[in-house]
Amino acid sequence: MSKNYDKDSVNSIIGYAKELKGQTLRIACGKEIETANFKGKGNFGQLLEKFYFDYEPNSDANADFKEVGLELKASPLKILKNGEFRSKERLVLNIINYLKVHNEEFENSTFWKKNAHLLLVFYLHDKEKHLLDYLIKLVDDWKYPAEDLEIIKQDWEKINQKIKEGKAHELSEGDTFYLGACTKGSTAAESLRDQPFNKEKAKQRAYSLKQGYVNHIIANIAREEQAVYGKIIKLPKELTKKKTLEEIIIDKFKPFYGKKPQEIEQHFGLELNNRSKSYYANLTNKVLGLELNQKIEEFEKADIQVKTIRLKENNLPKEDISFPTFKYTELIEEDWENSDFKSMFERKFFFVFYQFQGKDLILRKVKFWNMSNTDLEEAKAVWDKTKDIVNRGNIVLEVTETGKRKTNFPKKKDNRISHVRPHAQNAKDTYNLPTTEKFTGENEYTKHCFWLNASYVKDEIYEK
DNA sequence: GCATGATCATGC
DNA sequence: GCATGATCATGC
Repeated sequence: MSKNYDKDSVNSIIGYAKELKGQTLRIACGKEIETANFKGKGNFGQLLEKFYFDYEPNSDANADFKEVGLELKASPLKILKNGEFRSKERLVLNIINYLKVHNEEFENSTFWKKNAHLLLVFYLHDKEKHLLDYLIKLVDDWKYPAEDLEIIKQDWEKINQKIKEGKAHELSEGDTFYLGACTKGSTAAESLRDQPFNKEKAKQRAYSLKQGYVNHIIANIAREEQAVYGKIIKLPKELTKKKTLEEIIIDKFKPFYGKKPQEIEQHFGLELNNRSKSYYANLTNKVLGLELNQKIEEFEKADIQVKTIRLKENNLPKEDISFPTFKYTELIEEDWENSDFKSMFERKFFFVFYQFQGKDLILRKVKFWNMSNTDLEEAKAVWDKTKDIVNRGNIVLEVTETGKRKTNFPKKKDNRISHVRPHAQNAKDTYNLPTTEKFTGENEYTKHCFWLNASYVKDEIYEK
């Protein structure tokens, strides 16, 4: 089968791997695998490499996906009566080369080179079944959290120390916490190796993640998959007459007022990609005590819109605030009372204000806000006018020499609160019009949406 | 320096 | 393919 992933892209490899969830090797790999020769215990992983990822199993010092430093590991699960997953065994990593490893530092060790970033495929072991029919349950990548890594590093040093002391033959799994030195090889006699500082032979051993640590990884992956929602308030008693939900939430942010996003990130021991689209959402989640990819349960239930705003030094948001595009054909069918516009601005908002100080951004404050009824009435004029213009097929006022179209849609200056502007992939990204456009004769028009004026956000939300 | 129209980039 | 947050380009 041909590879359906890009070996130079971690995300592509992980994404492809995740397609395995809920499948078996027999289903995922097709007919080719049926004819393969397999024997022995480690075979699930080898078949996975060969028939799903389409590369020959290797035993070299590099990670399996060496271009991106990702090491593939398949490991069996057992299932408890309560339905939770546990690891069936430890996770065996690379063999300890007694003769070489005593010259290595952890940071440039063969262990770290190969195993810093794991791609884990957990399947449900079932002795009644053929291994091609094991169900793949959990797939994800794993990097050691900083605090775990320190312990693993100490474990690695401990193992190295024994080798340096000429005690490789005395190595034992109980020596260490997370990273063990487990025996590897069919029988003890066959797997004796030389060690550098003692004539006595030592059993061949491999680095391994202890079963308990693998369980920890499994719990993390499983939780991430199911915990779509996370609660801010975990116990009812956290809410009292003196402390409302709003106050509790704001108090969680207050310690970070005046702090840079990177400082907040550091405080939580995170390493986020700050170019990622979800960067600020991730920070917000973390401050609220939630996991990165969780939805905030209270916010979802209350239909609260989170808006992260970056203010310029004069308190004006850098950008106006966009909302979903409207369909022209639907807009003209709406009454004000049941309009998307009205329900959009009747919602509660949670604003997270960052502000530029020179090149740096700092968290200024957070604020719950909802539009007053009088402002909503004032903003209605924008909706009315937009609806009227679409109804009459009178969107375009003129087309300039350069091809730009001036529209009759409500401008920033026309209304204190809101205006209408394009929000599309490009000018050709359109919705159908209910009537032919008078000026251009078109039956469709570039997608537009209602925007909240930056000046309104400054005056009515930030500064009030 | 802002308003307006246009477009980009990321993630699902 | 599309929604969404973000940004760019031009003209006044």
